[in-house]
Amino acid sequence: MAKELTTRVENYSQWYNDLVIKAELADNSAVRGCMVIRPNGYAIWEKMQAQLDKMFKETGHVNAYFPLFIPKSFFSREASHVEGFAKECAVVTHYRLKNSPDGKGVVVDPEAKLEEEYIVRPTSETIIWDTYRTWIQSYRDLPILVNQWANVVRWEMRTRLFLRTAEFLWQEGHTAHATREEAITETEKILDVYADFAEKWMAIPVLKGLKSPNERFAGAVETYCIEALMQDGKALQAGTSHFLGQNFAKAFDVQFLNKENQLEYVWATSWGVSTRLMGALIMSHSDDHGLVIPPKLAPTQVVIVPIYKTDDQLKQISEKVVEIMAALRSKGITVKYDDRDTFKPGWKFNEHEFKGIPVRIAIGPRDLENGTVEVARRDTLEKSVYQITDLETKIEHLLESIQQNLYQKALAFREENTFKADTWDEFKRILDTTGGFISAHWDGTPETEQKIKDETKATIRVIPLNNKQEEGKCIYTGNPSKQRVIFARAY
RNA sequence: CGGGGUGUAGCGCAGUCCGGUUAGCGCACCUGGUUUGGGACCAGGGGGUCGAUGGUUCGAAUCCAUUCACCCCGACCA
Repeated sequence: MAKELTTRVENYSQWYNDLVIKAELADNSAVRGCMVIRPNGYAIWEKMQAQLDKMFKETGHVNAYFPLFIPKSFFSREASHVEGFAKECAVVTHYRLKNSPDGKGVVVDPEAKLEEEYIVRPTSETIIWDTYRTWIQSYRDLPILVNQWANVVRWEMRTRLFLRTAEFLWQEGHTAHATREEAITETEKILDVYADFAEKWMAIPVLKGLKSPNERFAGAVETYCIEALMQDGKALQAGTSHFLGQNFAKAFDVQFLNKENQLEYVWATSWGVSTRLMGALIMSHSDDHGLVIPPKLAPTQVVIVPIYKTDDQLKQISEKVVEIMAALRSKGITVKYDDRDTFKPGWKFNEHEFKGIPVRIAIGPRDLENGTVEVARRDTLEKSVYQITDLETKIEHLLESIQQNLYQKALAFREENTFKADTWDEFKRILDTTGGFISAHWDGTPETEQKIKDETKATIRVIPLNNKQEEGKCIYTGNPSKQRVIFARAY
């Protein structure tokens, strides 16, 4: 399998598309805008899921499952919510097919029209809050801390594998609280979980903060987010956590009796990350040689390639490899032995490099004599010879150091590509040259943000938490501003 | 949804303008042999309703119409 990969400088977006397909992470499907996630890609998603799920459970959440379909009328209950999603909803109108009168295939049976149409969930707030009404009577029923792993559908006009697909996989947390403070605390707690996951597991540094009103979730009082910077200088929203206030409780009449025996509306949050994280992972670390996957999320962390001329040599090497694998596994390292006889070592090297396996061990007759192996790390492409003694500890440390290095590299990149702009010319020049995050003053009005977007395609990605307050002048209008916010062009 | 581009073997392409034997090439695939520490070599071989549908024609990958998918740019959106 010859893998020709467009280079990043040549065409970043083509590089990404090529990589996703050639590394067999995902394919386009027969359904417009929907992808097939292939085993290589799904294995990474499963590792993300497992870790996130663990973190949700550790913070007191439980999993549940709500229906794929939502009665259409539910949607109109919360005004800004319907406004945000109406334009991208798939609608189910019938429940039956019948043989076509002309004998060719099947047609929708007009007799089987639904009384009330269903929409395919673009997110589940409405169906969940309709359900919560029946779960909640008293403050003793609170909080409810539920998460669901699900697919959702948003009928996007322009799609890209993982980054924006019509159907995607995600988790959505939906919590209900007795007080505003508790709900806000929950929203922020989840934001920390997301940021932690992004940095420690995906090795992607993220900015934590608030969205501007323009970028806020439809139906939220406040949207918190983590925002990452990709190698082409564009920002990617990697996760959002919403403080929903009492908007959905009011729309779905969810009230509880407090300790003083008074009825109050419930306070809500919702939060999610999706398969879009796969896109973030790919674009953050990978290079012109193919995928680079941080060890903590790599389905296979170590691959062993034997180098031999004769069957006898292979046999001797394999005996050694069995020992090495057992030792590595004792440290919890996932390892594969690539002893396929149908490919040459050089071919395998390239293949595993392309697929992003963090560490490759090569072992041949020379190594058997010397008690060594050749170890290559994917992040730097460096090769070195290791004594086989205590190899599992050395590899364990190597994996940790790769994980660290990827994070440090991404962090350094972000720092090199975060700029302060104090004039409009400077602002535009940065966008047109390097891209990246731009820290600039903004007068705080949605109108100004919109105008900046119209002229430059840049939006406010995040208003950092605990943002430094400083007097300044809006980059666009020159009106007084109290703080800098982060602008960028975004995915 | 608007503008542009591309659909020919698993992948990448030529052939289309100017219709005419059996539709080619590279990689991949299969068989045999030699090989194996960074994508091996030689020989032989298999694989195509030319995106789909309809039309023009004695004859269509090629001309016409419709349609579908994908890519790029815009609009929309998170």
